[in-house]
Amino acid sequence: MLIQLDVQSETPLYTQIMHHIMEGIATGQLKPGDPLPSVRSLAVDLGINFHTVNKAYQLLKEKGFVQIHRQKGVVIQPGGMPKNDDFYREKLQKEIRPLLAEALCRGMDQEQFLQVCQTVYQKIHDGEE
Amino acid sequence: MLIQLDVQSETPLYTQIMHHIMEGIATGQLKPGDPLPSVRSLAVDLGINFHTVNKAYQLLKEKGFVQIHRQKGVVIQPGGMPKNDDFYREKLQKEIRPLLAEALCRGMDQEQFLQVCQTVYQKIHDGEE
Amino acid sequence: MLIQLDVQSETPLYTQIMHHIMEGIATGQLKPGDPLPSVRSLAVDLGINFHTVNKAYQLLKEKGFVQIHRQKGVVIQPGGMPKNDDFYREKLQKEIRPLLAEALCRGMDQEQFLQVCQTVYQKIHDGEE
Amino acid sequence: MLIQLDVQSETPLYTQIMHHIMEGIATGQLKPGDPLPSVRSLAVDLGINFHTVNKAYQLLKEKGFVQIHRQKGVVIQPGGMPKNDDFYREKLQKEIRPLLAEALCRGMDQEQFLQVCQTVYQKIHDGEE
DNA sequence: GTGGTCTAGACCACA
DNA sequence: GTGGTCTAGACCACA
Repeated sequence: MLIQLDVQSETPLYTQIMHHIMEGIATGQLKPGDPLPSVRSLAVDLGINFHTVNKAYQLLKEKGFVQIHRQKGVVIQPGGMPKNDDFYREKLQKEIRPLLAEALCRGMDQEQFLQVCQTVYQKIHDGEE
Repeated sequence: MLIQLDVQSETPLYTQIMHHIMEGIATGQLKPGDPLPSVRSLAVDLGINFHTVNKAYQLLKEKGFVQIHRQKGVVIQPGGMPKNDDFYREKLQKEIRPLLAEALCRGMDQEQFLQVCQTVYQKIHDGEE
Repeated sequence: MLIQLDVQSETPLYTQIMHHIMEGIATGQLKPGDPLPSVRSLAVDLGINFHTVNKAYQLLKEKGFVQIHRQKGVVIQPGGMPKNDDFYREKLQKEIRPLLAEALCRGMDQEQFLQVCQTVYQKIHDGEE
Repeated sequence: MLIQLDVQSETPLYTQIMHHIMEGIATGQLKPGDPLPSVRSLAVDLGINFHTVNKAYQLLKEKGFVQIHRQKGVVIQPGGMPKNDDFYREKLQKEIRPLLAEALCRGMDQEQFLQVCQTVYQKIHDGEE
């Protein structure tokens, strides 16, 4: 698991960290029970403040993707990932909606948008930046 | 064109306004050359400050979706919307990527994700909230 | 003398009119004593409000480029154009300064900037848009 | 970097700030990666509102002359200034054109105009007001 | 401490 | 009546 941060980006650093870890889970690089680096060691590796890493881990915990143990550290949720329930799907739709709307404004049709999604799927699976 | 704002949302008000107008363009409710309400009148209608509406309009102008004329007001870009070029597609991919990654973490497969996109497409076209 | 207005432009319409008339004088198309169209007829030709044309003419008068007579209408200053004095040169320098500064930022050198000025000189003389 | 504002001027304050910073870049006083004062501290120094400074910085960002980082503040574009491309040169010509036209009306010839440009060049490099 | 968001309100230029 | 400029000030997110 190599985490690349883009300090230029509008996306907060802790969000970028979350995204990277979720991709690791999505691709199976990170499996249930796998340990994550400690807040401090990851902070050093990334050259950022440990509070920032901590925030990323706390949010992953809130979402149910990791467990945080005082002594043992942080591990990928061992028993079942959070579900893909109605509440989540509702949220996902709200996030996709403005992206799709802009694509349509720019002359994409539904088919082309789905193809972009498939391209992204490939990139995630190939671990391509 | 009815614009619904969610003051609770994390999404800035000006972004919400942008999204609504882009949906209007996407669905054809707003056509090239159509006038938008003046910054001040829309602000009154929405019960917000005119600077907030102005920021939304300025961003739409930067993106190329509207033209702003000092006296005549704001109109939907009359001559050709911004293109769906490589640069844009790159940006779109970066936006879709974390959404898809989380969906995969939660056990969705690619097919289900595409179905969510199609559902969103329907909602946009039906003008459903 | 054909006047082309760009309603999209940030430049006020009356300023654009002034610029066109000054170009006419610069190229000799408009000579001292030549009549300009009446405020109202020019406004009709350009499809704009006559107050806008009037403002352009008033400013040209203030600068000394035209004379306005109640009955006879507006004519290009018959007796000697305004001078190119220290006061004017000071103002010109202030206007050129930010243009040159930006050009330098973008990697132009002095020589290239002067060449752009010469290109513009050609365009004015060729009456090219 | 000393910034002098002219509150009397027609030129908006934020434009004046932009101009000063671009001159700083042009003369090499401000180099890629150099930090600029924070919006709030510069506002205090200049005795103006921080929104005005912020607008100047935002415009410089849009033009590609600076980068804005939410926490670290604002720095001169570290990797390569915006290019002096055809699009820019077109814009520059449009800006020079009315200045040159008026100069010609006032009896300057091309040579004299170029000399004024050279004088301005000297003033920029000497940091003269 | 940094920039971002939003409000409230004054005054101005343009047409 | 339209957008543009500028002020003053509150509260927030990020690090």
